[in-house]
Amino acid sequence: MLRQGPLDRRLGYLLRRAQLAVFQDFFATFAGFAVTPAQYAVLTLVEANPGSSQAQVADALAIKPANFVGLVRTLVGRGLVRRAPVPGNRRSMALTLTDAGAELLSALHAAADAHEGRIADHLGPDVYAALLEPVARLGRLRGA
Amino acid sequence: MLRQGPLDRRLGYLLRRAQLAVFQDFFATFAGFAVTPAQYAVLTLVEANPGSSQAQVADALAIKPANFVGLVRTLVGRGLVRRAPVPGNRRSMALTLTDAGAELLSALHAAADAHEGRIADHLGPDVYAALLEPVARLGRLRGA
DNA sequence: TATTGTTATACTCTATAACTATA
DNA sequence: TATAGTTATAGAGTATAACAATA
Repeated sequence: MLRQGPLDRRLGYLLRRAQLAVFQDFFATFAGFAVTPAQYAVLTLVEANPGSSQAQVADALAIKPANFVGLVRTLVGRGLVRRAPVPGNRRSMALTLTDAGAELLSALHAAADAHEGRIADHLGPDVYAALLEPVARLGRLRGA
Repeated sequence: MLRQGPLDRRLGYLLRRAQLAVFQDFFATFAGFAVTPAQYAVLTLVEANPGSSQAQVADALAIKPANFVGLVRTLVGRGLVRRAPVPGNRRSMALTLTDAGAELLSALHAAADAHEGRIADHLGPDVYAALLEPVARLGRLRGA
């Protein structure tokens, strides 16, 4: 067991290790669904914002439009998401969930809740609850 | 501005966004040094554990030995780290900082402290201080 | 001119298999 | 047999440049 030195006071390092561990539990939880964290995020955002454009969803998730193309194509190919031209703006493609997509996502949300519950058990419910907001705030940090 | 739905209660998602933002500030801070987060972590661990083997350092950082080879080679090539055979075990390579490595790392620690200070300012010092331990605990979570 | 979506492409990170030399 | 380090390689994820269609 090596000493950590100042490394256990470096938030970026700790966040990287934390994200890796949490994603590992996510993968275990979602193994039966073959859905990645990115795909779950897209489905969730489309559900919350039906009819929003690819550019809007990609921007909200900080995914480059070029990289978003393949992601959407996969979800459309699996019959979970529908792409339709926006009336009045022939550049944009509006995204909505199909019935199959909405049904699957309902199961995914349940799995995600169980996943979050496991994390809350690990940290203690109070610590878990106190963690969400400041971590979300970190996401709004802008590099100097 | 799209609605987040349950996404703002998904710790894995929030951690990913947080890590991205914090690393962005790290890159801005360390731009003049051309040192990546991984390289900083290796240097810090070697400083805290001089003479430890490649396998020990790689394992402590959860880096696969195969991927650690290039990392060490870069640091040795820049004259920051020394690799020496371990007396009594001709398989292992012991890592230590060179004088140049120790000197550079001292400057890197100062830059990292400034980087952490900026994050503490962003969150408020109390929130920042309360964050380190639970995030470190998350890193010890094991996937189901 | 600017925006939306797209293709092509390159670069980094990470993962696995297979090898060597040592133990 | 198992361990330390290495090579080669494949797969993600992410970044930029350039383009067509549209605004």
